[in-house]
Amino acid sequence: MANSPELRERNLGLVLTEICRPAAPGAPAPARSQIARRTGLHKTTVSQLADELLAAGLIVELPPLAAARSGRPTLPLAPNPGRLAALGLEINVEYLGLKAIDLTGAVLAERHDAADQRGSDPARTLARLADLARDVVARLARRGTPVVGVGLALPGLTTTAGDRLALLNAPNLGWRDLDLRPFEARLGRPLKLDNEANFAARAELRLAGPDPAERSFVYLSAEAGIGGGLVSDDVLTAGLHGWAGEVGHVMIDPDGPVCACGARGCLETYAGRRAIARTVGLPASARPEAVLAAVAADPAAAKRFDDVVAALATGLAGVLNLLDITQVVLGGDYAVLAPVLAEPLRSALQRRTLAARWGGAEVTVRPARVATTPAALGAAWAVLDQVLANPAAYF
Amino acid sequence: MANSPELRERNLGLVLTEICRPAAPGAPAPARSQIARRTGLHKTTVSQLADELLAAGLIVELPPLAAARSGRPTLPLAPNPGRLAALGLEINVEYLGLKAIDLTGAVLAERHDAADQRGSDPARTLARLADLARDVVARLARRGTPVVGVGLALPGLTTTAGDRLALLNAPNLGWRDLDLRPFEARLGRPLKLDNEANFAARAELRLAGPDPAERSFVYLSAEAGIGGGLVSDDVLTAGLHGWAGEVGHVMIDPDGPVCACGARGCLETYAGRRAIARTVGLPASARPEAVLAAVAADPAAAKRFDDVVAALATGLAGVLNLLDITQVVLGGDYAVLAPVLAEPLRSALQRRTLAARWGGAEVTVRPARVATTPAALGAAWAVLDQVLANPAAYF
DNA sequence: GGGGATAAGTTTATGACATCTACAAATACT
DNA sequence: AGTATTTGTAGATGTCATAAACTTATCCCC
Repeated sequence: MANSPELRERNLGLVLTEICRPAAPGAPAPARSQIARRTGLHKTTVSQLADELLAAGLIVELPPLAAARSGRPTLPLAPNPGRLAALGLEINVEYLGLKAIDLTGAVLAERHDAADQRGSDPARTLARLADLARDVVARLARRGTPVVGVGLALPGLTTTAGDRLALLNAPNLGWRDLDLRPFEARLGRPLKLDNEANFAARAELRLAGPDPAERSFVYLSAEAGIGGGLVSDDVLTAGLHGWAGEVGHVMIDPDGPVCACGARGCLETYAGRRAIARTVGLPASARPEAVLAAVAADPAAAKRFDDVVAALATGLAGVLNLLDITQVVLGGDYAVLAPVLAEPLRSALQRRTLAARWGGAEVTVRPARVATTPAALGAAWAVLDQVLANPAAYF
Repeated sequence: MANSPELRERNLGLVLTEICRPAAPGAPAPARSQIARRTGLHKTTVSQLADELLAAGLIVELPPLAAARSGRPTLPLAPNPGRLAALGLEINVEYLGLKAIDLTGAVLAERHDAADQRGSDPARTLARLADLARDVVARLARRGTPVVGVGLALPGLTTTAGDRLALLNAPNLGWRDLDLRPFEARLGRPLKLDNEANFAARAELRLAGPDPAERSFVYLSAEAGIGGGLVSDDVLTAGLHGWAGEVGHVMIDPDGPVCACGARGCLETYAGRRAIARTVGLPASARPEAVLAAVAADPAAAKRFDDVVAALATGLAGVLNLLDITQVVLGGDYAVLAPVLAEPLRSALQRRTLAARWGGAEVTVRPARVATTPAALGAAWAVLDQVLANPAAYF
């Protein structure tokens, strides 16, 4: 942002972002004048930029809205549906997921391919995923919707340092050291890579309201392990290698059981899927729905489930205090368990959080708004965020 | 950064920041051409901006440097010493501190007023501090150096939400709900307010090298309690209320002793000043220097000190993993204990950190570079950062 | 039903800004 | 001494957001 073209790029992005922002329920699509007020840009500038976006087909002008007040009625602007799309892919322990969205956020295509990927052959799985992706890309192309980029969510540690694009380690898949440049080449489109929880957190952030407390949260994604994404004031914390948010290996008890990571008493050994099932008195392979049913029906199971809540509260209290955040979003298995998990966890955290004790803040614990393949959705949004940041690159 | 004047403001700040950046040892002050290369701005742009800064007296042109290579010799640019200053104030449990610095980073004035502030009368202490400050401001004014702003570091939770400027709670001082607007008015200059550890972390960040791993760290400040500042990729994490970094209340053991905060097993109850002294076998009021001597001399004390290291390692491993950071900076009492603390803590963290295990990263634990009143220094830098961000406001 | 009042959006002109091109200055190398 | 090389400056240029004036389209009220 040092010279005029970059200033233009930035402002063009600002205007498009404003047009693509999810409207508050009941609110009409924004018009030029409103965008000018919200961005601080002059209305002339907004008009110019909007003209450019209209000419490029990225946005459309809607029919004038019956004016509520006096004055000339507004011409609402909205993203052009189907003008371009982004593809989000997700490899999870139990399924392959795909979501394609356009700038309106509408889901243009969706795939959910249930299959246990534990110990699977990476080459086979990636080939299967590439087939799914190519099929969707071809369908969208026939409808005139180009796919401008692909995001891939993986349940493990990834790296994009230097010119690398690789999965380093996904213990729950049994995958290691997997170069993803060939996969990117096969798709023929730029590939964005990140952890499953980080992408899912992005998808949630997209739906968060304007309140700062709502735009800061810890996203928890429990499947085989516990993943996490940290969002602080609209920004996803990445860390040095992009591995921030690994809540699963916060220490709960120094004398606890040994974790797969080598340490003792990790949160994962108390509140991971298998641990929860065992604690409640079900076989370790029990699904979260079964756990929910047991806890809801059986008082003894409910009592044992308290230990899980306590462990989560212990781990999360530290996280919330450390980052001065007051919201926890439950994803993955935790979303399923939310009916029996959210409220007890909230009240425990309310007691243990410094911001609540000293600042009167309210702790919120809620299930994720995105229910299916959230990481795929977030991966697609990560691609579209690039479009929003520099629309002219996609004219 | 939406229009031309703001672009100018930004670029002017970029150039001044580059000129005020602490040079690598042995490196000469940067010339216009080098600034152009580093900022990406055109050399004519840099010349124009430098002229403005020269005219305003914020920078000076040094005598030409004997050229090492062929070509015209460079005219190094440097911040103008004494052109303006910022004042940093620190109220700590055991002393009042003051540091005044100019854009070169030179300390123009320094005060250290040892006095136990526990249970002191806030009004008296603030009056004393204001006297110190006014004396220094007057002295600097006589030398022609205006003080453009004041930063105040407090050992507790502060708030600047809305138009407030207040200390909410400083348990170790016994202070609560203290409005600082009157203090600001008495100084007659804008007051920046923050936690002691956050400001101290800023001072350390200022001295960090260019390596990203060096510019991300957890700053620990142990006095009566344990404060902390989180710096992730050059950015100090604030959190919703600005209270992020409270490492002292990370849970170490769910069955541990009850902490003053109400929870059980907080890090503070294992690695706070009193806890350390007691663990080592000294009276709870023992100073860290005495602890260091005991641990260095007495093998039994050293053995017991291992428990402190273990507690810190447990708490910090979670922090480092959560934020994907590999550096810990020891401040306050911990800086004193560094000779017996840094290495054992480092090796424990090296074993427990995911980035080290999976990514081959090296964990660093080192004492703070700033020894005396680090928070006062950081508070002063926080003020000067505003000058660097918008120099024209101080012409 | 006609004349403000009001707000949205456009047209034309303006001024600020970074950059580009060309050039002058000052040194090292041969 | 001459040439290459790098720094820094001067004047011209094109881009960009903005300002002022104007048009368009509604509501409100008499």
